[in-house]
Amino acid sequence: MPTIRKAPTKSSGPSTLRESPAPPPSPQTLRADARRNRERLLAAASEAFAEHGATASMDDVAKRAKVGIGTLYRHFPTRESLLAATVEDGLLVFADRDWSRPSGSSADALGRFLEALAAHASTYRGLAASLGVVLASGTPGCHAASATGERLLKSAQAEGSVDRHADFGDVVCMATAIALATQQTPSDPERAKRLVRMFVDGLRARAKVSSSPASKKQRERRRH
Amino acid sequence: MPTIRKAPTKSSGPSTLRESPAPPPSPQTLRADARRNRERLLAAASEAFAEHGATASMDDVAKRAKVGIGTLYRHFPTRESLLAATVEDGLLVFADRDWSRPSGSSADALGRFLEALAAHASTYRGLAASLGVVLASGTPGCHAASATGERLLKSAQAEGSVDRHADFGDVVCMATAIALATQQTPSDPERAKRLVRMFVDGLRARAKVSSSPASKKQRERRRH
DNA sequence: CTCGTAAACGGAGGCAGCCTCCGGTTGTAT
DNA sequence: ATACAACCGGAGGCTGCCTCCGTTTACGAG
Repeated sequence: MPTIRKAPTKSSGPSTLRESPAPPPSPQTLRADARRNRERLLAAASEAFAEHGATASMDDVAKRAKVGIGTLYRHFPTRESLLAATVEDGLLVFADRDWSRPSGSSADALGRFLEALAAHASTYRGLAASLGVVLASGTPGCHAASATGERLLKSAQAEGSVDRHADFGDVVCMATAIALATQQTPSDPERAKRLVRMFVDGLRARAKVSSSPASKKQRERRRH
Repeated sequence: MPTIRKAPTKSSGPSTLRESPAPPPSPQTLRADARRNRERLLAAASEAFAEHGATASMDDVAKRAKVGIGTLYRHFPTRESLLAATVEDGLLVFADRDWSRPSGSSADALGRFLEALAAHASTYRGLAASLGVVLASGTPGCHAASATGERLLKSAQAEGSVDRHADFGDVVCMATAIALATQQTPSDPERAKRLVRMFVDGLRARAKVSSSPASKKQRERRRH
């Protein structure tokens, strides 16, 4: 039932131009009942997403949590924010893992990270499609994971084992791309690994090339 | 009452068990009015997809074509079939293009093909997400494009400039994935090209490695 | 030209999901 | 005990999907 979902289209009628779309839901200073409901919602969401993929019905999530739909939207104004909160814990342990190995280059570590990230993006069917938005949602877990990845990339580049022109955005792109691609054709579960390895090999190959004087066109591509 | 999903269940009394869900709409033996409507639908769809992306409302398409919604669904039972028909022509010219160059290896040709395919998958915003389904829809254009790609890959592999373990599925996966990922973060329009290039470099690198005796771990990754 | 028939049309209607809004409820500080 | 801000909950309005079936129309035979 691959019903494609639509963007949240703000129609018109600017009754009250909300300049702050919403005060950030909250940290930990919630009233007791609110915190309780938040927990239930997260648990319910986790269940629903696991069962129906990232497009599970919001109403269903609220129902599972035995909570009004209004409550859900107050805690998590968008589907993405709910997704982000759901994977937050996973991201945190993810960021804290030690990716280096006694033997092996930094490029290898980056490869392992990339592979794990792609796997992580497949936690729920359809998660990958939102991973970009999720990672940009600015939760501690997202920051931590990004920081870790960036560190790995930088160090591999410093070591010279990875192309200096790649930026972390490319890596994230690639991870989500691979996750996306493989979950579209789940026939071959090895494909993800194969693709990751090819990508990392590509990074390596360019690392060698980039020290030759031939490539000068690519210098100006530095921004972000 | 958690009746969540309703299948399209024939209500009751299975008078005629439809084994073929629907006879394939038709080739060119349509009644005059039918053919006319088909054309209008395609034009309308093209417009709507261009404007709203691949998730444009079906009702809107019908309305633009000045045709009942029922007519739309008779001609194109699913959104994907409509998408496929919409890009059909493009795929045909795509398949017929000459990808080789006087100078340059077959791997280069494959790279150009891949890049173009990724670009093609971005014809409409959101097209890439369905490209897998679309390519599997079996229209002449899809067959032609697949055949062309497969030929390029095979010949690059025969020439030894590309890893023999990659299959065409990998290539399609990567093209759609790159298109998908990059259109999620359209900040850097150069990213798609960079990623494609890295991927092709990866294919090349493995081509070299695969003949050395050092890699034994990669041997068993032979299937399909 | 006239019919008869199958092919094609079209849109009402039922359903699901999204999200807002606001009257009612409840935790908590004093 | 009281007050009030924070929070709850779900009805309701809206959009989009897709089926079903009565009506219209093309077109081949006579």
